[in-house]
Amino acid sequence: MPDESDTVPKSPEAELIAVRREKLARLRELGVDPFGGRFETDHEINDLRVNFEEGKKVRIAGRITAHRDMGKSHFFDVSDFRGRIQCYLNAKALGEEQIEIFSQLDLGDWIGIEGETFNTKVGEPTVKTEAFKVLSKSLRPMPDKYHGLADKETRYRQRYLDLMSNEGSRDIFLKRSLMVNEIRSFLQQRGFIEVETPMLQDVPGGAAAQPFETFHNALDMPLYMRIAPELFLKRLLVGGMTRVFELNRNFRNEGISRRHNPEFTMLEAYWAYADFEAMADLVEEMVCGMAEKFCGGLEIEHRNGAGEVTRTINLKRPWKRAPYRDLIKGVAGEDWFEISPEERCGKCSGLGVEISADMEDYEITQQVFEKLVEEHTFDPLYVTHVPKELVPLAKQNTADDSLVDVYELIINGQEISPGYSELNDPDVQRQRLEQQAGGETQKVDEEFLLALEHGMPPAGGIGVGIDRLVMMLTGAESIRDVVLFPQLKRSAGED
RNA sequence: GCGCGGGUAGCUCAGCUGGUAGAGCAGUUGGCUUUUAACCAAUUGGUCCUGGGUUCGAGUCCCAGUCCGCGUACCA
Repeated sequence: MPDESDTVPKSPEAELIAVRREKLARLRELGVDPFGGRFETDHEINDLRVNFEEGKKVRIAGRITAHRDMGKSHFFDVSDFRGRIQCYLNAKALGEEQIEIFSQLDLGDWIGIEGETFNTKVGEPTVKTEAFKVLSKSLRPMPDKYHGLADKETRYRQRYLDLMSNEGSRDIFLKRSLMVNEIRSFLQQRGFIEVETPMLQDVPGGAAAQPFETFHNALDMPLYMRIAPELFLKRLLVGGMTRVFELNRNFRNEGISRRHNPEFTMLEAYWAYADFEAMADLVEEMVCGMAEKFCGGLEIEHRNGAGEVTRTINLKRPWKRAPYRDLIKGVAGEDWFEISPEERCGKCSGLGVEISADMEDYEITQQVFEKLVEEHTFDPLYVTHVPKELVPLAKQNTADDSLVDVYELIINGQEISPGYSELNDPDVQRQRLEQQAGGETQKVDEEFLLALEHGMPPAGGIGVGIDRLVMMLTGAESIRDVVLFPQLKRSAGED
């Protein structure tokens, strides 16, 4: 093997890597496997630190994330996803050979420690190392030990670097996992069963977004990634699953933004014999339970990078419920629905709402709603009595058939959850879908309509955007901060 | 898609009206037996995103591209 160090001019990064590779080779010379193997631990790092007792024999493992070398004494931090603990190592106690091995270790290396717990002079819970095992050598340097990793692009592309160096990021993803567990157990306790329905669909339905298209070779047919599971979950209502939910990914081939990732996580739940108001109560109870469990109460503070509170969301119950038309009148004038469509168009510029020429009348009103109500609503608001054009899969209101029996829950300036009294009349459903499909390219899902003809019980249904819910509860400003691997453009150098 | 802002050492960041690149951390060497952003001393380290242009001279100015961010559009 040629000696690269003499022939190839090295980049500074390559030099850092070369130093670590030399240590890797040295470990092997010393008879140590730098990539370890089984190591039995009896304590989780964070548990050990939180429930700390002195004088206990423990076996722990983690990544070395700090090293304070005092000559004969070493202090170093061992960390994992949930926490860190300080370890102490005394050169004399360990012996020369072990110190030689230890000195081949760097920040970022994984290590197993066997030792005894004690408190230092300043009261830091610490494990006194009696023996250690190299578990994995890291060949590349870690991000800055104090500032962590700040570069957004690297944080998203190499999330592991973000997770190993930024506590705030670890906290969000740990909470997200616990929150999803909480949602599942909340629903399961209430008799809902979790199912999985197709993500590859012949007719992408249940929403009006652009789907991703793919192709099945053996069947020789195009398939679509689902944009919503709704039409399959309703087939299960027909089949007799009277309380059912699915919590998984949807895919929409639309723009990417602070609030949109092409694949995102959605909860959909259907409850036979209930209606949209029962579903609103259910969501309210679920979200408040999560806030109390994970956010320390019903007041959620969002902070900026400097730690200043930028927004406080008050989830105190009962959440406000208001009809769509009343909200519009509140921002656009009491006469909004009396004046002509042309006058409504004219009024928009005065309200600072941009509209385009090809918008239908109801779309103009919807635009007013989104810009003047939705984006300014941070505390929970259930918007009810929505125009039927916006929601083709919900039951019409018995008193006014231009409206549907739905809510749209707004929190944090975004739609977090819609809830319907589900439309179960197959003839009306066909009519509503065909009207809708008129201007759109969407196909009507005949298999779904066939299922409805077999009888779907009346039911309440909800969708909850999990990413947005986690954003609201953790104060994350971007969906990319709550999705582990957000979609990014291929970077230069990749194929 | 469009508009605005950004890309400087492995990481976090400075770099003035254009004058030839700087700190802290990490690394390396030495010192230190209770430190914790350990400390002290010394030291290595640069395709200033890429490609053109203007200029005696470009990290800095101009143009194009690229990736990231924010806004906007699309997303019943």
